[in-house]
Parts: sequence; structure tokens; C-alpha cells
Amino acid sequence: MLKSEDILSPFSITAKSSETKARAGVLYTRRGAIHTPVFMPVATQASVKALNDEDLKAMGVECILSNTYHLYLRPGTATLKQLGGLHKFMKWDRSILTDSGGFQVFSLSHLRKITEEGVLFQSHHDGSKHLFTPENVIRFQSEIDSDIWVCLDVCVRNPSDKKEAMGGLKSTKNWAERAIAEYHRTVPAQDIAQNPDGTFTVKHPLQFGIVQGSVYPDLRQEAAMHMRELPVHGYCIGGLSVGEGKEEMATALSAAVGFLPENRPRYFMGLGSPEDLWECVERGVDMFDCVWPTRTARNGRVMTADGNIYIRKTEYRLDERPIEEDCGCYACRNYSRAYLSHLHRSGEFLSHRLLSIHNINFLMRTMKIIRKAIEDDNFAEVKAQYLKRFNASKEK
RNA sequence: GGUUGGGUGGCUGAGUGGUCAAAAGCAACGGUCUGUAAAACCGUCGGGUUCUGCCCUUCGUAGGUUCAAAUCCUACCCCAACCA
Repeated sequence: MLKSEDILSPFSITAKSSETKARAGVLYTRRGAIHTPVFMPVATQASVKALNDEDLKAMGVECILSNTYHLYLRPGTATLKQLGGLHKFMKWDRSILTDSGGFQVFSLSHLRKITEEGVLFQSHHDGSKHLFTPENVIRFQSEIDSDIWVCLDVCVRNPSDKKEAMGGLKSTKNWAERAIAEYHRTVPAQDIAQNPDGTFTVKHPLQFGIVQGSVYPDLRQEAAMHMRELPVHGYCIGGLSVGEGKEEMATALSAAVGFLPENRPRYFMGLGSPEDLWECVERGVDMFDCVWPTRTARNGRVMTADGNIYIRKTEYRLDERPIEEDCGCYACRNYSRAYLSHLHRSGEFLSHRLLSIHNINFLMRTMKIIRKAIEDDNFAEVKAQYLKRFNASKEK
């Protein structure tokens, strides 16, 4: 079996914050560069709900997330392979990271059974049974033909007692070894080269491992130390933001990051509120995905530099201003709060699209601010300013 | 002019003597949402309050019967359909 040092990670760090652990960089995949810290919108079922590729590109989205469990059940990964892969299928030519189905171990816990071999899921569509193993989940991702693959893991619920957390971690570690071995069988020759200008040329999908361990720092450390030995291109931090407190989250995150190598990307799975992005970038995270901007948009909640607003509120009925004057997204350039409020009240699909565009764009802008703060090396100052303004309306 | 049916909380609409401040849905209002089982879910929704309770006002209007009425009786007003 290969070791960590036997493979190259196509990730270059371009700037570091001197006062925090934040760093800016570029991760290269077969489909181009991803500038980190990055936010990746979620396209679970081969669609960032309500949006298309042009919407996402206009906002500068460089990578999206899709889901192996969901795509396996519908339309089927074999079908996707036959149709030329997920990129062609959904008309998205930039990077795609696929989650393994490990989150569904958590979110669909009543429909699955964990065994040593893998996870037996009962389909939430028709009740049919499907065994997901570390190995076949790699194969499914190969059929999907995504650019960044992820190991099947066990995302334990919160709260979990230590015994339960240890059990989840044990499976995650064991399965990681099996999944990564399967990845290297599927991609036998690593073809990643660093160019003279510092960029990388990547010819095949990348593999990320997942660090679990619930809220227990010693388990996070154990998980990170195990994962850092394995031949993967990057590290997911999983099993957080599932209901634990902010402090527990930060402690567990720091415990994991502290034992991960500097020169490979770290990806916090499932995080996306502006405050959380700042806090976790500060602790050394490079990549994020989250349902937050799109789900809350569909539910009428919109992010602004001055905090979140609920577009249905009576006060917006006659408000002719855009959501944000200086936003520049398609929704803000063209529509008033009054109109968006009306659309949402009326249950019009267009509100889902316009509010999702705004929220994703908002997070893309936030990531730009974060990257610039790292490059300018004034992270703490800019973070404080940003959060002060963002939270000002709450404090009243 | 007559016959029949009907008038219930912002709307639709249950309820036909007590368990009714009145089902349910909608709207409205507030909240939740973090690797999507989510265009979902949870509250509030006559007024007041010392609030797992108590008080006041309410089911077209006005009277009446009854220990007790949205529910029964009388008159009136209004609406719908049909007949002249």
C-alpha cells in the first residue's frame, strides 16, 4: 500500500495569515483551479436546487458538491456512466466533489444498518435494499466521474457518547483504508505534475479521506494521525455541525487540524453560515460546502452584510431597494425587495432562484473578502469588522 | 310578492343544548434550518391577564325559553336559488 508521502497533492498555498492559521491557496483538479478558501454549493441530486450552470458560473463558483448515495439511487451511477458522466449530464464543466453517502448514515439513520462490511441502506424512494461498501462507493464515484472522491464514513449523531463515537471512528478508519486502496486500484498511476509556474496538471480524480471523532479532541487527534499516513490528496473534517455547540465544534476542529499536514487541503463538510466560515478558516480550513444558502433561500431567509433578513416580512412589501445596494448579483441588479417578498409569499419558483442566487453570491463574496484578508495579512481585523457589522442587528 | 336554503373568528368551512373562545384548511405573524428524505418544519393566530389558570366580548340583529344557547322559539335585516 502506498503511503502519504508517495503521492503528490495538487495544492499550493499562496498566502498565510501570520496571526492565525488561515491560509489561501489553489487546489487543482482535472477541471481547473479552485481558489481557497472556497465555498462549494451543494447539488445533491445533480442540481444546485433552482439554479443552472450559467447562474453558478456568473457567481464564480469553481466547484460544486454532489452525492453518491442520491445519484446511485437516481438516476443510477451506471446510467450516469452510460450517459458520459455527471459533468456532461448536468452541463457543468468545472470541478465536482462527490460526497460518499456517509452523511446519509446520519441523516437517514432510521433507514440503514451499519455492518463491518459497509452500510445497508433501505432506499428512501422505494424501500429497496442496497449495500454501500467502501469499495463500491469508490466505484460509484468512478462511474459518476467526479473530480474529487470521498471515502465512505460513519457520521455519528450528536450527542454521541464516547463509545458510540469510537465505534463510528473505528469503522471510518477501517473503511478509509479499504476505500483508499480501492481508489489506487482504480487510479493505478498517479499523474499529477507541478509546473514551473507553480500550478499543477492533474489527469485523474483526487481522493480525500475523512476525519471523524465526534466532539472528542482525543478521538479527533487519533483520526487525524491515522489519516495523515494514508495516500490521499486532502482531508475532510466530517461529523461536525450536526447539533453540537460552537465551542465543541471549534475544539474538535482544532484538535483534528493540529495533526493534519500543512500542505494538503482541509475540507469542513457541511458548513456555511458566514460566522462559521470565518471561524473555521481562522482555524486552518480551506474548503466548505453547505446547503445553507440554497435551503434558507427557498425558505425566504436572505443573507446581507448587515445580517440575515426574512424577505416575507411586512416591512419589505413596499421596499423598492434591492436586497443589498452593492451586491451585484442578478437578483440585486434587477429586482426589489418588494417584488422578492411578493414572489416568496406567492410561492413562485422564481423566488427560489433569485434568493438562491443572492445567497450563494453572498457567500462567494464573503470568501473573496476572506481570501483578500489572508493575502493582505489583516485577517483578524477584517474578520472583526465583518462580523461586527453582520451581527449588529442582532445585538439590539 | 311567494317558496326553499342560508348568514360562524381576515377568508373557506365544521359544529345543531353543556366536553365551544368554537374543528380543519388557507392567509397573516414569529421562529428553525449547516457533507439536502426540505418550494420543509415548528409556534402564534378575539381581547385582557398575576398565564398548565382566571376574566371579558364573540357565531346576522333584537328579544325569549333554559341551571346552561353558535345550537331551541319569535320578530326583523341581509344573501342565494327557484316560482310569480
